[in-house]
Amino acid sequence: MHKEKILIVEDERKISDIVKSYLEREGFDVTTAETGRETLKLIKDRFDLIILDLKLPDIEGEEVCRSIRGISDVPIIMLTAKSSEDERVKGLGIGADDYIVKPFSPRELVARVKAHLRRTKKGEKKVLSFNKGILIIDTTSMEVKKREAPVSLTTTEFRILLCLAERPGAVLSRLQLTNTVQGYDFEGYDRVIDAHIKNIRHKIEDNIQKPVFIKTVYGAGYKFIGVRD
Amino acid sequence: MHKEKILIVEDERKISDIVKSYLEREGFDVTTAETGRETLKLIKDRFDLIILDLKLPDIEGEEVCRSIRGISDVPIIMLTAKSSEDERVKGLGIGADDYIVKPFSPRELVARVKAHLRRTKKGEKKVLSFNKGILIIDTTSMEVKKREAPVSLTTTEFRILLCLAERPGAVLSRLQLTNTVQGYDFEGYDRVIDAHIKNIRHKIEDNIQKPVFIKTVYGAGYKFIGVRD
DNA sequence: AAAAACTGTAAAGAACTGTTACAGACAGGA
DNA sequence: TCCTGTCTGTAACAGTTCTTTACAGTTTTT
Repeated sequence: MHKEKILIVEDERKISDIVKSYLEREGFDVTTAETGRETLKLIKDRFDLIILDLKLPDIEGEEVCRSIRGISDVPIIMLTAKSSEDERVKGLGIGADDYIVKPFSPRELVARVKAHLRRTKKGEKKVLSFNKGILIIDTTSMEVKKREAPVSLTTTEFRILLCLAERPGAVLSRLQLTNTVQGYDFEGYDRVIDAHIKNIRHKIEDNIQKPVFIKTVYGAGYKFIGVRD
Repeated sequence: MHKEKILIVEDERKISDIVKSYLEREGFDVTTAETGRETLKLIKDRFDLIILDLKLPDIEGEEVCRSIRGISDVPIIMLTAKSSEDERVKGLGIGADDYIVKPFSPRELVARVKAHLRRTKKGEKKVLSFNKGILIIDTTSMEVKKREAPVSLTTTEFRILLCLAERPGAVLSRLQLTNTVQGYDFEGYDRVIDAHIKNIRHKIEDNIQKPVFIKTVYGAGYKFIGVRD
């Protein structure tokens, strides 16, 4: 069975240690971060759920939450010392899925984590198949097949392809792609994506001149075209 | 736009009335039930979310929750007077997605409802359809269709059309349009917009002489005419 | 009818993309 | 440890597409 990956963002070691041990006892794969910056860099690792302290040493938790929401739908549970209604409602407003007020019981946190994962885990398909099985993307083994033949993509290439294929038809900008692929605060060159796209196309397209799967949207980015089966 | 359907199961009229009015104010389609039996009969109506009181006159709320879970994944928020940790954890354990302890603030309830709906609703595309589907603008794929036929617009053309179509009937000045399209500190020529409008008309209008969708407002700018469906 | 505002066109100019080549980073094996 | 091959990010170039400009001509308003 696949272990669910959970990220805990909390600057107080004491708290994150306790939470971590509780979650690990339940069989989760737990990573911890202490700062907002660290968090944003880790996002590319595709966690299944994030537990986020509202008060962080560098960036405000709300800011981090919004940033994550900009590029991902991962469930976020906020930890907050503030318990006034305004703060609580605000937390949900900025994109958190839930919050827990400190001091909280670890058991309750675990229960909430499970409740959220139960929901998201459902419709999640681990294998994406397009155009009557011509292109198959297996997210767990990170394998791609075209007409039954395995295609070897690098990690970066795989991430880009997956990011596009998860939303067939949707136009994704180069920035959105770098965010998902390299981490949020990547400062580099947009054109990196172009280079990777070229390589991916060489591997999955029949005719590079006329790409079928990854289309270029002039002035906007790229989009994946395909019919899920 | 499709109204989300919410079912409130609560035997105390006073409470359900308040919650109902708050939710309706937010544009939800609200139904109420007072007993467990009633609830189970209503489930087939496929609600988008259910608010369920733990204490009901006939069947226990937990029982109802389990029954619903047997046939549906609809998000369930439990209302409970019990606030001991055990009860709360139990609530989540039997399949509820969330719980709120009475007495609760209606604002918070609304916020939680929205948070849950946001999650299930994702993947929903933002599509503008006008005049009985004659003109369709899909914002995520950046595609426009006229009478089912795809129209290929450039990114700038798309932005201008979208900007106009988002506010049918509203007159937008050339300045407003350049701002949306090129950014705020654009110093250039207003006439750029004219050129783009011309190009867009060529692509989406049946008769360039008599544009139906984009009308010129002499001395002011342009407006989009269309009925949303 | 005069003035003001709008449209069409074509060409210059700007911006964007695909491609190639290369250097540094990294990982695995000898 | 050092070597090797692979991967990733950078840079530059050419070809393409789009945007802007300028101007001439048309339409609308007063």
